[in-house]
Amino acid sequence: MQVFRYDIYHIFMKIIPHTSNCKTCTFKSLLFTKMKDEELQFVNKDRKEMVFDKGEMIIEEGTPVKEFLYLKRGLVKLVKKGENQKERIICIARPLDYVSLLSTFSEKTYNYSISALEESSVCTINLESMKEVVKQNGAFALELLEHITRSSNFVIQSTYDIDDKHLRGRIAYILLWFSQKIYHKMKFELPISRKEIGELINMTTENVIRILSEFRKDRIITIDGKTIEILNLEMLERLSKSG
Amino acid sequence: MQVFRYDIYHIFMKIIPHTSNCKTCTFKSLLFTKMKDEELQFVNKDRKEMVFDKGEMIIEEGTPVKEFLYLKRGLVKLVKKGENQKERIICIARPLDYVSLLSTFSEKTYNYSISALEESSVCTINLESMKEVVKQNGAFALELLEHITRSSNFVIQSTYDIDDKHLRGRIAYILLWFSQKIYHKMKFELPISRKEIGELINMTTENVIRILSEFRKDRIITIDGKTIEILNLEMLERLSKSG
DNA sequence: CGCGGCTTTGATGTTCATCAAGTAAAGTGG
DNA sequence: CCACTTTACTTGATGAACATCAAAGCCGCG
Repeated sequence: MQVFRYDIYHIFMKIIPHTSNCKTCTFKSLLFTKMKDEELQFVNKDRKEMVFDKGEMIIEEGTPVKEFLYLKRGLVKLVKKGENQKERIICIARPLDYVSLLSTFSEKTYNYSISALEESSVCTINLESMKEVVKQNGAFALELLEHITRSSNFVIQSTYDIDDKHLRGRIAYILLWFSQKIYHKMKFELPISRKEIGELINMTTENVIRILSEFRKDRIITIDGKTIEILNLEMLERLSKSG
Repeated sequence: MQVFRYDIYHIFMKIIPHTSNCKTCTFKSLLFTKMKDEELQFVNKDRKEMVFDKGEMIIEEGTPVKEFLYLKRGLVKLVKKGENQKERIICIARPLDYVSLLSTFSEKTYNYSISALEESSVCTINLESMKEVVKQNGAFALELLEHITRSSNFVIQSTYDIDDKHLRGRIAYILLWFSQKIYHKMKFELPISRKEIGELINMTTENVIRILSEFRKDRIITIDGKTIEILNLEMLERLSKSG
């Protein structure tokens, strides 16, 4: 497949030409079940598909919201700057998690950044086109409403859950989350650094490392760089619950 | 105006009979600008308006979502039980803040409780009727989308903001919030107890009291029971920002 | 090869929760 | 309406959890 280079937001992104369209996209059946064929063609007109390398920034906080964006393939993080400029990771999302919509319909500018944690494919649709379809197709609008509120609830819920736990519980929680929700394996490679884990579950880098080491010493997990294997699942679950 | 008594969710609520309707409601112009007259009449058919006294529970966490609900008059708190049964106040809402929608479109049961902090009027509309209107009227759906994402963003944003601050900063933040966003006065009566303030900004009751006392000693505020007056606004703003 | 960022461990200090104990206020039942 | 109970409020003392600081090894990258 041909790959073009394009300069947007001061970084280079690869834009895939329109060899495909929304109608034949595997995502149609998942995200856009309620969208009619002519509407799919309509939004497909100005659709762009882009591939981002691991580490590349997809959206930068503060830039204007001009497009409706969704993740087609890969893994991304949503990052927000606090008042003190300290970064906080709001969530880590796979395709279908749909969290990129939080700003889309109510804000003029993105209130978070999005970065690729793996090579990721992103589709963008002109926001005004999308709004047109929402206006025309209420069934689709209702579906969108459900998706968005579900994402918001997840973010809110997990933020409160994590804040209630002690450091050990937070590490246990996030290891279980990666294992069960992202990789579906007992052995997996962490897609983020220790520092980023801290930004995700609100603790210092040093304490992330310290407690991972503790877990290793207690034979709850093994650590090899970014590769983690869970040895004692029950213990980890108990730690995650007990706070 | 006549008042009937009705038993729903095991508590007594006062239901106001249909002397009014959505078409003449002052809220139409604010919330439902995109709704057509016949749609307003449609949702008005099974609409219920209820008045809750201060302290009464409007919605209990875990009960099924059967209605679309909005606050017409008053002040409410949204409360969520943590995994350890400790309560957390998600937010405090006036009419138009619209937060009761977070569960509405994606969850089978409410994942938070709603209680009245003042005497409050609440309108409920059959949820299925509401979904019908969303399906028929995309412009209205888009408006709803905007409202809901705005509320979610507010909850997420303020949660992160508060967590980043030290205790002094949290108290400063919440006093400013009540003063500027709720009462628009320098002197106001707190609608919640010290314990609830703690549940709202994530600190213990003792420390809420301690820091309020500190602020009093430093002549930043005066305290008379639940009545607070802000004496040194700049100092409070500096404390809120500095963490 | 050296620089910066990531990782790791230890020592130190501070913030905050917890415990305790007492007063005031508000609701409850006879 | 008053005794009674409960809930809210308040202050101080103590200790634990966690952030911060410091120092050193590691790795990738220009």
